[in-house]
Order: sequence, then structure tokens, then C-alpha cells
Amino acid sequence: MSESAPLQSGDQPERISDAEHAVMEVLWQRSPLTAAEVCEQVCEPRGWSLATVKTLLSRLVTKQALATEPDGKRFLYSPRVAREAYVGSESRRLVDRLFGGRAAPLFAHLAESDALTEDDIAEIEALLKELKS
Amino acid sequence: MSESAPLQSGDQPERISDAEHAVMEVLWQRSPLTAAEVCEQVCEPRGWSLATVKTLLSRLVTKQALATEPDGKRFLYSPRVAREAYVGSESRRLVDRLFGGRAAPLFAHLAESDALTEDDIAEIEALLKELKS
DNA sequence: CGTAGTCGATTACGCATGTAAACGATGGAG
DNA sequence: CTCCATCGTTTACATGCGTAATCGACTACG
Repeated sequence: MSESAPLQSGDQPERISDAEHAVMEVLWQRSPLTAAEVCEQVCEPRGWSLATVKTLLSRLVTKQALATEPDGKRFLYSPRVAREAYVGSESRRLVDRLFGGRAAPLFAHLAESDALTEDDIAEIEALLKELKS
Repeated sequence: MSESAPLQSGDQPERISDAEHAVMEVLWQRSPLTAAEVCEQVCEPRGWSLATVKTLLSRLVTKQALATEPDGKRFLYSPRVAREAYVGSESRRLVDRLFGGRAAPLFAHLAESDALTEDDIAEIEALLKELKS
């Protein structure tokens, strides 16, 4: 082992791209799946070929976002990072970049731009009540 | 004019990259500015050279995110897209990608991950009251 | 036992991005 | 009038991403 990466636990998760994210969504919904099964879920809507899905899966494995488990001659893929974690880091990224790290301005912005439906508002009110209890 | 782009109003704004965004922030704060002045604001913190800033400014002009106004032999740059618009589209992108277009789950997520301070919560409550009136 | 289908791995290729140096025009100093 | 500093523009190059074809291995069918 001339140059093995330490890799103990100090690696922040590598950034997942847009196309890769679509693949992750499928596997967050159900896993483990084979490449072909993933393709069944995403190839049609995104106009991809199976080859594309295979590439994305490989890259995600390299990025340590997916784990593989051999099943006969093929692999089963499953997420190694929880959706919560991904969603959390992406949200924080946005809040940091655009709102100086404060969540309230984001909320204010959504409110002002009619991005909030009646239902949203009701739901958020409910959440607030819970938070205060 | 063999092939003039219609360009009337049907062009959705081109995507602004991360590095470009840093430049935009400077100009959103104060404008118009020269390339050198922009550099004064961002080169130090990001470890950039003036050349890099020049490239980013050019690309932003191409993307129609900046307008130029000649001032002697140099240019003054100012934003053509409002910060509000940019922030809005980026926020919507995130909400669409991660929360199925609904803002409430985003809020729920922020709440659960302790991303909301006391102040945030108070502010949001206030905003909610306003919304309902 | 050979052959066709299927797998993951390798290679490809164009465009965007981050980062910057080189170049040509030009205006101001001497 | 000449030369240097300074513009914006052009060119450069590595990396990442989107999208995919090709390749070598293997398995299942005939």
C-alpha cells in the first residue's frame, strides 16, 4: 500500500451533482436496487440510457455516497448517506450563501414571493406551536 | 443583421456560478464599480488575482447578469438582475429539488436540525402574524 | 461447447467552471 | 513623441459534469 488514503473518519462527504441526485432519490425511496432497476425509475423521465445510469452509479460509489453489495454477477446499490444529511447540508449551503446563515430571511423571502401556500402556512404554524411547547 | 437573436423578453436568465456569485454580491452592495474596485472587495478573501475577477466579470456580462458603462478607458459594471430575483430563483430551485416544491417541509427540516435560533423563530412568528392579517 | 446477452469497468467527448497568463490598445507622464 | 501602466479581450488549462459507447468477463441457453 504505497499511498493508501487515511480515510478514518475525517472526510466530509463529496458533493453530489444534479444528475447524481436524481439517482440518489430513487435509492432513497427503495433500496437496494440493481442498475437496471434504477434505470427503470429514472431513464424514462430524464431521457437517459442505461449507460448513463451506470456512470452515475459508479461516480456515486467513488464519492462514497453509495454502497455496493454483490448479488451473483451484478451489484445491488444502496445509499450510504441519509437523505436527511444531504438535504440538511444543501439547505445550509443555500442559507449560508444567500441569507448570511440566518433562516428567517429565507422564510421571509419565501413568504414575500408567494411561494407559501395556505397549507404551508398552516403547517408551519403547527410546527411553531410544537417548537414552543 | 443576418442572425440577430430575438431577445425580446423570452430569455430566462442564465445560471450564475458560485464564483460568479461572489462577484455579484459585491456589485449588489455597491455599484457601479470598476474591475479593480471589485477586486479590492473579493480578491483578498477568496485568494484571487485581478485576472480572475476580470474573467468572471466578462462571463457575467455575457450572461447578461451585468451591464457595462464606459468611463474613459475602463468600464463600470453594475447588476442587471436584482438580488431578489437571483435569491428567489435559487431558493425555488432548492425547494423544488429537495422538498417537492413545498416550503413547509423545508421549514420543518430547518426546525428539526436546530438551524433555527430563538430569534429566527420569533421573527417567523411575527411574519406569520402579518401574513394572516 | 459455443454463442448471445448482460454486468461492471474503462474510455470518450463536449461544455461549464475556476483560475489565471499573455496580448493588444490606449491614455497619461515626462 | 515615447514609454509605461492599465484596460478589456483572448487564450489556456485542469477539473467536474452530462451523456454515452465500447470492452472484457461471465452466465445461461441451446
